Amino acid sequence: MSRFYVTTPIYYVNAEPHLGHAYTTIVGDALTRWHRLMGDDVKFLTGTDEHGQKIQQAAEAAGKTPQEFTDEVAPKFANAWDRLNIANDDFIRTTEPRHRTAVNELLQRCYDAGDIELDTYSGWYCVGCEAYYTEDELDEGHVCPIHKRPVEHFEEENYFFRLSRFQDRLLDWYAEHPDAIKPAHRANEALGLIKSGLRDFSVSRTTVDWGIPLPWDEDHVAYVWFDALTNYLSAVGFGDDSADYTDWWPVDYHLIGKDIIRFHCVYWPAMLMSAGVEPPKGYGVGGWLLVGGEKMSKSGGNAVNPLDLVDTTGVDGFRYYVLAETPYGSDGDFTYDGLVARYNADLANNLGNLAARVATVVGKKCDGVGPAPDPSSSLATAAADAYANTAKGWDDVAPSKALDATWSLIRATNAYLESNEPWKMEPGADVDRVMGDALEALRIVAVLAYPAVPETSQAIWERIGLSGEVVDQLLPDAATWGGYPGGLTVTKGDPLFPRITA
RNA sequence: GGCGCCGUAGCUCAGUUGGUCAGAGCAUCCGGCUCAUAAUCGGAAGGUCAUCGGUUCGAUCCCGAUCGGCGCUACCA
Repeated sequence: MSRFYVTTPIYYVNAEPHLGHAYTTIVGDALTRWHRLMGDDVKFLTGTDEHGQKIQQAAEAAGKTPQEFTDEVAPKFANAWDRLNIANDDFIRTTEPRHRTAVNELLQRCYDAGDIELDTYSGWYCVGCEAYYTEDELDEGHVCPIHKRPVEHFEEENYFFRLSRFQDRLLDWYAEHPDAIKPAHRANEALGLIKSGLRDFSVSRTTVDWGIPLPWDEDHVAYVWFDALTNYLSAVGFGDDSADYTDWWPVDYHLIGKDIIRFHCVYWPAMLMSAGVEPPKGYGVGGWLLVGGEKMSKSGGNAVNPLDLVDTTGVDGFRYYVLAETPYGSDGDFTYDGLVARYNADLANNLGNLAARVATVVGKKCDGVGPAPDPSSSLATAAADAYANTAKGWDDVAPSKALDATWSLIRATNAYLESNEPWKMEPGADVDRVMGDALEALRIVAVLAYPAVPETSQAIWERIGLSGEVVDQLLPDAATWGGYPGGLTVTKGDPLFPRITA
């Protein structure tokens, strides 16, 4: 049994969970569910980023301490993931003691390695961005181009991480691991960043209190890089003498958005190299889910609350849509019409209706008892192809391809029924053979579709009379033709995905 | 300015060493079926594979240019 460790970014708690957060988190959940079916020992981590000036200020504005403030917001993320049926194994918060332990350890190692040094930084600082700008990056009158508010001139002593020393080591590492970043075209972007030259970056602040003090200089608080990124190590016991973080490290995939490639694919591995820690094995870089063609933002007024949509399509309908609609790595455009169209076409018409028609015919022609499949059924090859391509899709961190492959078996089964017309046959061996095949296909579909639509898979599983849980199935055996035993009671039940007509 | 990407059926996109590569899904139209959530199955229509040149026996897939869309990055006075 191999281990498989996947992370999402930790989400900054200055905003409520929105569609963008949900997208990455659902991808991670589906990917890790697939690996559990493959028999891997899986750890899926998500969490919240809770330090920094913006949180401090938001807390003050709310008349709360930062800790009180984050204690109220962090559960909103955890609850949202519960609603979306996210099976994360851990939920890390950067305000936890275990995280402070790991940050201290990582900082100290880099400091001891001589890669963190004191220097002076001066420039125009935007509180909203928590970042410095050069003169020419600002709008007229020293105004932040993003927040459209005046920036402040600061000069402070900061500790700097000597990223500039790591260019060759990073290039060498990526040369030896050409498939580390998926999809491939995103890897070119990361390499471009490295080749274009690396500047040292500031890792501490003296102007902020809400954070983790540097272990060798309490006047400084760790800035976001060493704080937030380190969560991936905190959750596996880095810096904890009673644990061995290498049980899980290096991580298999950091799932990230395309906007944070630099920090995850350049800063982070360099920090780890400095500390003598293996860089991540891989990264899955997703695009943005745009709304109306524009990046979703609170201020833009187009933020979509994923939980509102669940009421329309169900949890599985929403999960399926975000996974299937957009090729991973590309930007997607979220639209309500698109959501409904895909729900109706793939879930109501294809999958849901298939389950319904099979149950009805079994009821009418087989006395409601599911027959066993034909070992040499023509559907068996469709099932084998579906499994192979579904597996490849998940291996490539390409959910839309994986699901398309799974759905190919659903389409093949609908066609199979059409060409055999069991509803025209008299009860007997011929009907049993056809319906056994259909039930077997449905069983395999339930397993293969499980990462995307876990509740539906379990429902199908039970309706065709199988006991136990889909989550406990093991691939590839569970997708091998012939697993449906026959002799089980098949029940129809309510439509799995009622068609949306509005 | 530099580096890179993209522009293939109405829509979203596949096409991984140039020779059945002109495809899939959705949408449309026609037909079949009636077990099923007016679902499903089959068929058709639809593209000079952005434009113009070049290499080649032959290019969507190689090279150059142009138009259009985009990403990252660097900025001189």
